[in-house]
Amino acid sequence: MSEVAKQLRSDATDQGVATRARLLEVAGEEFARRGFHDATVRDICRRAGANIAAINYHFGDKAGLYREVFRTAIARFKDGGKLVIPAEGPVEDRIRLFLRLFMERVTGNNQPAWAPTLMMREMIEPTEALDEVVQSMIRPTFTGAAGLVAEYLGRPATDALVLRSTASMIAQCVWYRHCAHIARRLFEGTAVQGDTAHERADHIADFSIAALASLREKGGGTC
Amino acid sequence: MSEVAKQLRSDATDQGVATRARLLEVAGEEFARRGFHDATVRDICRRAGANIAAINYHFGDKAGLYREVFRTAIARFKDGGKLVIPAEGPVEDRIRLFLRLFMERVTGNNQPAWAPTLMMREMIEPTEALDEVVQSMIRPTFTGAAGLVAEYLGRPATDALVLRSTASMIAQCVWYRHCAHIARRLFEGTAVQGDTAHERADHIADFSIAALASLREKGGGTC
DNA sequence: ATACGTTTCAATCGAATGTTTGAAAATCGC
DNA sequence: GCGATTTTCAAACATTCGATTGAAACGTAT
Repeated sequence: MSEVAKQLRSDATDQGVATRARLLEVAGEEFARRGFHDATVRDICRRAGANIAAINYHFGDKAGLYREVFRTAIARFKDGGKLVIPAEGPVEDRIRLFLRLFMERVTGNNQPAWAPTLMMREMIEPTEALDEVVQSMIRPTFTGAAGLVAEYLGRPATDALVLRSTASMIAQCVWYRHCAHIARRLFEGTAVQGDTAHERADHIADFSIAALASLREKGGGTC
Repeated sequence: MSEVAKQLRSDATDQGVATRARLLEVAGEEFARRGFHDATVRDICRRAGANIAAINYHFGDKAGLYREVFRTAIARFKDGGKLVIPAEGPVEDRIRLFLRLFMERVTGNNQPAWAPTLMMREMIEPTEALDEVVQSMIRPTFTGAAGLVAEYLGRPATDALVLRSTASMIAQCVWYRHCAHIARRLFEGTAVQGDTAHERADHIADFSIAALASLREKGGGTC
């Protein structure tokens, strides 16, 4: 049984609930590391200190376990995962703050750490879980960022330029996660090799705010 | 046997070579669609019109087939996949041209179509193949783009600002591929729903060139 | 203490997978 | 045309996986 599993087992007083929680935690790691089909119920149960039949008992089958892993991650996110951006202050500062927080969420040591990897797998072959994740986690974040961009550009949040620019900002952040293995190889031995998430977020803020400032001046039309 | 397989079979005069080529093509599609472990040698051979033992005969085992799929894709790329950017003309125009070509390569109907998806799987769990891909395909492209950015900013190609800005440009393009399923859901019913790769590349060019222009003015130091 | 519902356990099943085998077929060199 | 080599084929093998089973262990309420 893993360390996490041990702690969870000792924490939980009611058994059954404890086994269920341990299975969910370990399953999240295994699904992220091996993928749905390559992750085996045997490994998950062994690492969780549970019997092979535990998955069938608690979740019906392997697919049910996978679904529940996403559900609990979403629920955990809904409780305390929102990026809170103050409603006042210069828009540039708020955009910069958003990028720092978002970068931290995407590339930092979040809880659970396996969530981003599992998301990448969903992007290759989406399941029903992706719709729920987009609805509950991604769309609110994107809409929040688009609100800042819209305010800065003086355009409605549904404007094409606003949406595209928001996507450009988000894209720069998630690249360091999605292409992390490539970035590491590309930047090996360069000046940006040891960049922290904070430094990267600041560059993205410099880059993006400069772009937005120029787009605001050029594109004359406001709402 | 699939249509592609039939065409390849009719094209090839030497047998053995034909089966090998069909296996490689079908294997690329299957590995991209299902992943290495979920793709079965039975499906690959059936779709390629080959016997189950063909993979063992031609590639030793399933892993050997996977390795060879990447090798041939790299070889195909080396022949005619380079992005040719003219050495003269305004740097802005060349950056815009690069982004259009790169966007086309990343999100367009390339040959083979399964290559980008296979790359995404490599980014989640890299194999030895990724090193070769970075060395042969990604690094040259990145270096070419960094050269343009360096020229525009008047800084050396190893400069931190140049590298980060190049990554920012690349990131905006690949986002539309890596997060395609998310982008589709986010943009459903918006003004950018039916955007073409060309329009997206143009926005990224507007966005990035504006950012670079501002960064060039602010950061005074040149080489 | 006893009966009942819940949870865990070892053992096993059927299906699917990668791989191997030895013979048949096809192709090439002469 | 004939022998040697290459390639294909059907069949089977060993392994691994997810799922199931029925009994045992556990906790709880009466």
